[in-house]
Amino acid sequence: MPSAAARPPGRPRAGVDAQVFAATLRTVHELGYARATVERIAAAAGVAKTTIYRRWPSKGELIVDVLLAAFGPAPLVGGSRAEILASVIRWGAAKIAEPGVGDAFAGVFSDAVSDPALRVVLSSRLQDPYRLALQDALGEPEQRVLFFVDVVVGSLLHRMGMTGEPMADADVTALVEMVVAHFAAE
Amino acid sequence: MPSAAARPPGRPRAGVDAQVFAATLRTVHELGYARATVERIAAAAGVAKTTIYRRWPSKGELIVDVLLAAFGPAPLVGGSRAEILASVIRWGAAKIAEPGVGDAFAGVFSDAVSDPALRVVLSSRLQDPYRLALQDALGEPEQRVLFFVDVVVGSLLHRMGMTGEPMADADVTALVEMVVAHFAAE
DNA sequence: CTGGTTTCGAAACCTGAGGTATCGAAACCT
DNA sequence: AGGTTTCGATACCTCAGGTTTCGAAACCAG
Repeated sequence: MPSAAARPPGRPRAGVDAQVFAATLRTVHELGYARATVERIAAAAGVAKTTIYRRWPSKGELIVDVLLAAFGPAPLVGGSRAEILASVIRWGAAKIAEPGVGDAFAGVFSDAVSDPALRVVLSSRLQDPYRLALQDALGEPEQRVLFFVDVVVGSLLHRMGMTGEPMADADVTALVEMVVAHFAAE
Repeated sequence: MPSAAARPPGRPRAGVDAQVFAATLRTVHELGYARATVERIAAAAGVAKTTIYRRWPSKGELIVDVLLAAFGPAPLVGGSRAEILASVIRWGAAKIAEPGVGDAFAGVFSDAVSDPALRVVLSSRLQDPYRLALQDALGEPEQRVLFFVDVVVGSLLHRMGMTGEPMADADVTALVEMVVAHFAAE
């Protein structure tokens, strides 16, 4: 008998995370971040609004989980440092270009501007895992990796927020060249 | 007698723009973007909310005017292209670090994510003048200057939004080196 | 000094979004 | 069959952006 994780009494929770994540991206993509209300997301997922708030304490934290599921682990394989840097930049650009992902990212980032608690969540749950993996893969100090993240994510989100469209391939290539030249230099 | 600009009849408008701009930056700095409501800004400026809305059609447009007044014209003097690039980056970083300016910038940018009309205002009234001046000063095509703006403003705002603090000098220097190496290269 | 025109401030109001509370019904275990 | 928890539905609260209303104030023309 497992003493650790005995099932608690009562009605078990329904496994609706995947549907909610998909409904969130769909709704954000169709209506934009602000008009993708929690109520509409719940309806799109076939779930009650209260069920959402029973699992996520705020819209911001829901979006963070959606982004974590959408991004998944960063691909940090590759031979040289330059190859690692280039692949992770292109991976981030491609993810942000997926329907709903860029809007959700820019939206939750926006909310964090006025919400210090959400800023902590964003920083610790979303940024830190990738930052630590990059520190490990590149052997760079925290400060340099944070600067790298500012440049890459900041540029991609600024383009997305300013134009409503993800950054075009040619500009992603320019971003890769510029950042690789700076970080992979000997 | 000037036939062009005869004063219109009725009570003339009070010149309150400067007070409203100052009150906006002060309130945004103290309370953050979201809690700096138009009502609070009006109160801080010693003016009625209706007076604000009689001059600016939305909070977003008010903030754009505040930013235009705070930034002023870009300093594009300097000998080499590298000097022009470096000085304009440091100027932008310093302005964004001024109390309230970075928060206001990040906040209005956030609102624009879900508001296409505001995005147009932001792009045409705030970004375009500086973009055109840069195209002229550097002799670069529009696409390259837009990429430059994405990188510089995006990085500065990402740091501000993620940490709540403006980018430190050491990182601004790294940004200058990276961007100058990319854009001033022969 | 009187009337016409416009802005001012104060207040009430509307809409929409995040988030909470209530409650009966459903699902699980013992 | 009874206890415990989650489910969906609904009503509700708070607060911010934005609008409307209206009397008072400021200007000009006659």
